[in-house]
Amino acid sequence: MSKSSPRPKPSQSSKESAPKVSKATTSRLVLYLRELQQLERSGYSTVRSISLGKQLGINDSQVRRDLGALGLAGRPGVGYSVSELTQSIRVILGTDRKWGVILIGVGHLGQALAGYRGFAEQGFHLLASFDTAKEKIGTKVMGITVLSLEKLESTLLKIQVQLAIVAVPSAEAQEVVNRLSRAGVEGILNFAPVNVKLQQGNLSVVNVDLALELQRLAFEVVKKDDE
Amino acid sequence: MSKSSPRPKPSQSSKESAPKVSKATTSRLVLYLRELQQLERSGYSTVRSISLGKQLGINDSQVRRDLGALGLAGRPGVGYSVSELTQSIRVILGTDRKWGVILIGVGHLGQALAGYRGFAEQGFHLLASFDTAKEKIGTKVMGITVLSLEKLESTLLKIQVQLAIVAVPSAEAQEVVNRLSRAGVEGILNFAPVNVKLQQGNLSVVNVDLALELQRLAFEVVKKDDE
DNA sequence: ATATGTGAAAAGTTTCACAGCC
DNA sequence: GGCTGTGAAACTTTTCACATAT
Repeated sequence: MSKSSPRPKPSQSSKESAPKVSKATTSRLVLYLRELQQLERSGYSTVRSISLGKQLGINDSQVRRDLGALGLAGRPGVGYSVSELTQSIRVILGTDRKWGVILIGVGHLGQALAGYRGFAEQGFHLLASFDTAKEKIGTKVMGITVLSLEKLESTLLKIQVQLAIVAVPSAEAQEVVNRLSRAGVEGILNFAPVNVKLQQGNLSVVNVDLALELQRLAFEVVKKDDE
Repeated sequence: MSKSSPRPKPSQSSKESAPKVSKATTSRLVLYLRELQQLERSGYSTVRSISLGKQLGINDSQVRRDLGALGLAGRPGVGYSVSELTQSIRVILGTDRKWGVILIGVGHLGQALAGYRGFAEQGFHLLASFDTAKEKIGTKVMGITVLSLEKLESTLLKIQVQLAIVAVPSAEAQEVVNRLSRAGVEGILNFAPVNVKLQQGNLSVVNVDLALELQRLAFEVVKKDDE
């Protein structure tokens, strides 16, 4: 119940910090943060589990369990401190620090991602971009010079990068992921609509398949239609 | 066990077709389809639950349960017909038909989405695009003339549209969604990083928040780091 | 008075293990 | 032999309901 920095609860592992957050809670964590940042901007200083939940379509008990699992406490009769929650979740997610990001594939989607304001707002900084198309190499896209993909490994030796955004054609995605993996990149946000295989274990991948999301939407509509 | 078109199982509802597929199964449905389409292109005619599952990181029993819940049967000792499965899942998802789609917001992201090949490949056809910026109105983006957002309602009376892609700034998203809802659009793929509220019930929304995905990735990396 | 934190129950999901079919 | 279909067990997640804190 201490008010200071959030601690991972009593803890039972030998190593430091192992909060062991469930998958279900993890999937909601970023949603809480987005809502809390919105509340903070709107000037709220506290929030109750029931209103935070209502905003996200989550049961109030669920919200309290999730926050409890993260070691975040509220005050009975009052609610949770918005700023405390926001800061703590950012620490847990790792978005309190700055992340170096590179972009592979500067097609239409890649260019849009290079200019996406939301990334920088959350601490993600685009440090370099790569493509194989000769006519793009050397040009500036969103203020960043496009490098030849051949320079990938040598560039990664020079700059501090943890994450890569992959926006290349499906056929090239696996090879690009392999090279990023070997070069020591720790996380990949993959926009290529394929299931990339991971050789070793020290690499995380999050997939975003835009056509898949539109298919999910179509299915929702179809389900509603034959209610 | 019939070989013909897949049927929603015995069925207990009064109305036609109500397969009642679980949320968990639903979330995997599009992944099965993507993998099956890949297998089809590679020339496979049958697939076993264990290999389909391995490709997607899913237990083989899970795969059989999912397909069973959809009314899709395999052949013991052989496996599932790739083409039958592909076609049946497309029918279930509703992506066997053509969908009319409009785009609201022709910024960098909107332009990239307008030109995204994967949409048309799955039956989604962009019929019109809208923006409020005077300098964009009347220009062609990916072969489609950008219309004034004021023309939204009048245009929707003329063309057959079920889905809308919303790629406008956060501050404008709610108002755009309200207008789309009133105009009778059935589904919205929302790229604005806000939780839009739905007034009535006959509208589905799927959210894609790109910064959120990058935060999820950062969290995965952080979790691995303190293993 | 109001909202948290949490045991306990309920609901949902995954995995095991094996009978039955090809 | 090999693979599906599925009861039953194991596990996870959600919800209820209320004691406890401010």
